Amino acid sequence: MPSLRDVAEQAGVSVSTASIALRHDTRVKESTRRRVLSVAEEIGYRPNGAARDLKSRRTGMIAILLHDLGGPFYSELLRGVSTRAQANGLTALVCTSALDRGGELTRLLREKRVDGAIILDSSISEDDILEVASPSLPLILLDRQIQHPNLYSVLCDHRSGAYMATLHLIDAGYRDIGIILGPSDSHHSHLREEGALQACRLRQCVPRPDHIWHGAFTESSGYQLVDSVLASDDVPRAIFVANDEMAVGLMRGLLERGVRIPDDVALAGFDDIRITQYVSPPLTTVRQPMYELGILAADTLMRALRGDEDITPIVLQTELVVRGSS
Amino acid sequence: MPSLRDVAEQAGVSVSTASIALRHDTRVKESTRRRVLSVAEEIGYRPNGAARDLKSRRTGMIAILLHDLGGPFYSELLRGVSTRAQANGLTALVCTSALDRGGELTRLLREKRVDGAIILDSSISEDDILEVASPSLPLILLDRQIQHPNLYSVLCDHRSGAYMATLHLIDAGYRDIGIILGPSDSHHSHLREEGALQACRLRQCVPRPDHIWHGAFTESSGYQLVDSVLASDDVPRAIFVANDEMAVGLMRGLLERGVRIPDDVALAGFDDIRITQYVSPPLTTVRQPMYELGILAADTLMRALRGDEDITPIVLQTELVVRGSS
DNA sequence: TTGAAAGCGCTAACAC
DNA sequence: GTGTTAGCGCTTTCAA
Repeated sequence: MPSLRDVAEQAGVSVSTASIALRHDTRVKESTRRRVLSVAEEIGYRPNGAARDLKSRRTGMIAILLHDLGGPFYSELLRGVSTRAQANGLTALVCTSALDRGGELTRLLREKRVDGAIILDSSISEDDILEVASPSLPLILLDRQIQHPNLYSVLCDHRSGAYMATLHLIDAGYRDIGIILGPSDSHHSHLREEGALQACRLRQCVPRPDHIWHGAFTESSGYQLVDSVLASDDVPRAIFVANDEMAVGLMRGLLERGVRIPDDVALAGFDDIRITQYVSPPLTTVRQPMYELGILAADTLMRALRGDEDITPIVLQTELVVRGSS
Repeated sequence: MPSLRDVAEQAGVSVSTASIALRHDTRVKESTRRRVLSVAEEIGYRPNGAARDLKSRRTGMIAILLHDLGGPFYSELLRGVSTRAQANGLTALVCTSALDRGGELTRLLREKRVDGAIILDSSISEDDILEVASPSLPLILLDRQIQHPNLYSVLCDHRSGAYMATLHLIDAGYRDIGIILGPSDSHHSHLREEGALQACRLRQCVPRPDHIWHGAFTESSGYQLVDSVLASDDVPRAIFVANDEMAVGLMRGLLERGVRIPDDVALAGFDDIRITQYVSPPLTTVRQPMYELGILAADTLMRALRGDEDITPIVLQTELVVRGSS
């Protein structure tokens, strides 16, 4: 693999001249520049990224750390981030941590193979994040907040989303509300619970304790909850389900048991994953503006990279999407 | 940011000793090693990836180039790749080229910031691929073949998948077959067309030329084709649609027009995207083994990285998934 | 068991 | 305009 030195030698110039010639610097004579360029082309010269990064102390790359790619609208998020990254001459990489426990943190962040990162993965511990954050490696946290000079947050208001969805159910005439939450250690589940309960309190129809269930945020866990839900002596007339995966599973289970939706039980979910539009009836849900989230996260990262001071946490609002299930 | 030199100085050893001590080499005295380690810990030393890569001429990272993340089962593919990458001590990165035209090719491949890559993106030109492939940068091409010593292929048999699906429609009693293809410059569309026609020829029911349509592989393009399909004086009794997105769009359109599926028109798609299970009726389709594809692609890359000779192209078979639409 | 020294490929300050 | 020089932070001979 030919190096800059090979180019310089064959073009009869010094390495430094070759270097600036290749970067279209105006300090070199046009004829020299052309000679260098043609030699480079001819011998198939490729600049070495590692050498460049080592010297320049930046890589031109940013990472997006996700738990897994299957999540809702990650492609939207990434589209937002990529758009802005590209506009700033950066390349955005995606890394999933579900399988590669710690590996991506070490290679990309600890060893600084990227200039910064956007993290949307609650399975990455606060300690790990605090350990890698530094002035030369700003991190944007999505849906989480940690106090640290080089940590910035972009948040989505899950609480108000759940609040809107639940209020919508109540105001549609269903006062008998049930709630299906995610794992009790899930931050998202907790926020969504708070929002839902807040709506119930406002309308004075707080659900019975045994009308609050916990699933695993998966479709099958929603499906399996059907028994518990229907076993109740007084089945709730409407259920706020803390994510769409479970809502879709629950819906399938209910329909199999002959329960009519929304006539017997109304349903609202959270996330607006794609299949909510295809199930029958289509699912009422809460949409997070993932593309905008990506844009804002990337813009915040760019500002941090530029050394911008006082970046305050940004909070994005969710949107209630009313469909046939409620 | 403290460097190895800082660690060495504070530990009272040379840089080289510090270097091998940190890598748990047995050549250093246990006490020295511990001293180095504790100093490193104390001053927050992080090895610099660029310097390491520059010296060692490898990065420990591989890239997966996708057109966009929205595609069917990319998360499955990635799971397969990640599993194997991790088992080999490598970190897998994903990069989408839809927005970052060329940027990722330059940063990651041209400048060799990864050791190798897996490419599933027909929008990347053959020239670009040929330009970056080299002995030190083996590339695994998914669903495409290019002759080059450092290019390896893992293929999925789209042709036989389309053949199976179409044969299934015909043998279910529908001899009046229609075919909806993707863009005419799409390689996948072309392969699927060949398979479908092969089945028709075998059963001697080749579709009329005006019963073959072209869409854009998107849901909306499938939806828009409803008019053309129903405008025919002799609407086909069964339609093989070259991808699920279009099939789902078409199905929606047909149902809106009161066409019953499969009673009036039977449907089969291709890809087995998630929503095929949720539409009514669920869509018959062809599944590609994306996880296995990822495993095989990664394994092939590992072999190429090891300098393994004679790696022959691998072909994976698809699977027909029969559901209610046929 | 440890250290000195060379160099990976590149950039940039400074000299000519 | 172009060349000289000095590293960036690390690994790796080779000596001691």
